[in-house]
Amino acid sequence: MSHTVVQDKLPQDPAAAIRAVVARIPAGSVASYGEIAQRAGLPRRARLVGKVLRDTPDGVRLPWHRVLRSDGRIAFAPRTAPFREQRARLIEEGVRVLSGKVDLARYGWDRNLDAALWAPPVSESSSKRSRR
DNA sequence: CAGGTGACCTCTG
DNA sequence: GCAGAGGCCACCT
Repeated sequence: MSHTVVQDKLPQDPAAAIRAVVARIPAGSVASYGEIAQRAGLPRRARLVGKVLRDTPDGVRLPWHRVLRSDGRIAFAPRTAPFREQRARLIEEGVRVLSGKVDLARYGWDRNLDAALWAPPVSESSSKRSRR
């Protein structure tokens, strides 16, 4: 045994990076495939995200259900088993799913960050809401 | 090694 | 809102 250079592991496991990002999606929030790819340092590789999730065997705890298409729709075809499972999991987390679609403006991961930054004094300029 | 595939994305009409 | 078209890129046949 003297020929191997032992460079088995890739310096940047794309799959590992993707799974790491997916694992960080906060419960009750969602993110798009493209967003995951970007956060994993793999711009334009949204399809790879899909493949990684697909290849991820059952038993591996990973919040794959928090990953949606860029428009907030569940990637699976409606009425299929995986579609229903994803929808159920989301609803279980308090995420509203209407017609297989999630409101990204409300549940998006980015949105969460934004919300944190907004850190609003919560006061409506317009007295639309009759406070008090 | 060429062509097909896909848990995608974006732009047009 | 729906339908097409092109682009994208790692994998699989």
